[in-house]
Amino acid sequence: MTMTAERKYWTDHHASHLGFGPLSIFIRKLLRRGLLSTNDQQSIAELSVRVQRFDPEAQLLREGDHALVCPILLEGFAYRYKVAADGGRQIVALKVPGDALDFQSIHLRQSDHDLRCLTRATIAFVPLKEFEILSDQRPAIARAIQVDTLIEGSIAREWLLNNGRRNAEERLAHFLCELYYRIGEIEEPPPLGFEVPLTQEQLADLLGLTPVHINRMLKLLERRGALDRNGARRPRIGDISRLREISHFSEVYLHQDNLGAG
Amino acid sequence: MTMTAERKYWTDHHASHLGFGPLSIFIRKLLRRGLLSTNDQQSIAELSVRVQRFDPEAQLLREGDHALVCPILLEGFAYRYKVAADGGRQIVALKVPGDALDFQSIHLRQSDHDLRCLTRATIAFVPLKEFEILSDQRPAIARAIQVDTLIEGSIAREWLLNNGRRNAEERLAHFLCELYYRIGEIEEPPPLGFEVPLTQEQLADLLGLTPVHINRMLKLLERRGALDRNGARRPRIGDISRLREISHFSEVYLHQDNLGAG
DNA sequence: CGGCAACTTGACGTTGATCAAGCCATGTGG
DNA sequence: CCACATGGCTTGATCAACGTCAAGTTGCCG
Repeated sequence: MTMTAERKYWTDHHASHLGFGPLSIFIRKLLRRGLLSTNDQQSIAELSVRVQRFDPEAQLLREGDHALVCPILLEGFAYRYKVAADGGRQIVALKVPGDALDFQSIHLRQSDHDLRCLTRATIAFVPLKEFEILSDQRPAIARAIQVDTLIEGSIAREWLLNNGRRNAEERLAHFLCELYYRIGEIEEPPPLGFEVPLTQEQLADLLGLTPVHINRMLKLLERRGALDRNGARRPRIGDISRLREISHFSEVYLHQDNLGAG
Repeated sequence: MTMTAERKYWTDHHASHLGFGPLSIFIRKLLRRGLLSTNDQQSIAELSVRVQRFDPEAQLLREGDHALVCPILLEGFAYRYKVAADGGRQIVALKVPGDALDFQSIHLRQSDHDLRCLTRATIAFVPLKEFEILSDQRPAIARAIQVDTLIEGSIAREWLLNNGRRNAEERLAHFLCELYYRIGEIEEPPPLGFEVPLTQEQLADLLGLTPVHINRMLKLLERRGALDRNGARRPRIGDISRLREISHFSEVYLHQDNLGAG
């Protein structure tokens, strides 16, 4: 397997530095959702895990499935999507390293969407039953999970606004901003010039556009100095503040500064 | 105040029949989200409430606000919306009688959206602190709230699919189906011929279209026998199975049969 | 270095937006 | 109980953003 520059960047080099084993990055993410005691953190680290590598487009969950394990994204990206009757596909959520991918199945009978890897990914699977017990015993963990669910909901609402009311250029720029800031929450803030991990077709499925039109908008953003890709396939973010201007981006909806609320 | 036929229909005639006071309809809704003991139900009924009537378009919460009370919709409809930089408005959620409107503020510092009455509405306000204490003490209630949050998320994802990948006709028909089935969850199943409580402008803001185009799609659905409005302003649902066909509606995403999961 | 998936580009088509003028149902005030 | 004001609905003409189709081109991975 080759390691491109971007993939090296996503790799979680400090995953095991905190003595919390493979779930370290997940624990760090949850710590941003709510205050957890050392015992809380330790009890998460002690969950049973099975870690597995996946190729791009590997299917993790299907609409109608009843899951028994919760996948947690350690490295790489994943996405939720739904399919319309005519075959049209809509990506309805994008998940970044550290995210749990299916808290929902603790509580709901069957999944309402499909879940896939976007890139090559490393995923830890934790039995949902253990999560359920843990969150019954440890209110702080239950709360952090609830906060995480609420933030995912907030992002979905922003996507509704983005896809419903902004034109193609703003829409694309807005999504790229979101990606940039969401990665920066747990990983190092992404260096400028970091590669967007989506194909033009995936961007189209996410933004409710066609690949051809995405292509044109990428060129446009490049001409404006916001993106930067010298011959390379994947666009690279060149000027984040330019992207913010273009899309009128505000990160309030990401609730990244929520610690201590309630 | 005049009482139109439709408003009579929405009125919750059995609100006080169960001996649970004004929150009766809310308790019934939560019972569909998770099993609650009689004590659980009683403790909800004993929450402090202030009940108030509102006119259409009354603002209940603003983006950036930090709420201290949770509004609960007893009669009428409400909606969440966000506004783009150019003034374009996107309705990102619709709430029906029985719904709690802001569990989110238990956990998040500030609201990421605005919240308004759609119709005339009766709303009970409960201090968020009491909800927080209640859900710490009673896991079944915490669980029902979590399930409710998850279902709202599922609906948002379906809206992303609807607004992103279906054409205007299917989109409108799909939303009308959703409205029909969501009302039917707690109230009596709406009679065929029940009035849609949204203006054409509101439908446009919800579906990412313009009022003019909504008007044309309403006429189209009327010609197809799915809607029915003899001179009346608001469209009435004439043939729900026709609407289902047109929009390829499936109610799986509403998770209305979730009891006993987990 | 060969094959292919992903990207690129241009010509043209279509859905839904915009603009503008008029209509009419509702409920308010006399 | 009627008249009037008004917000919301209706309709047609025109326009633009984005979709579709099709024929290349090129970076990427094996």
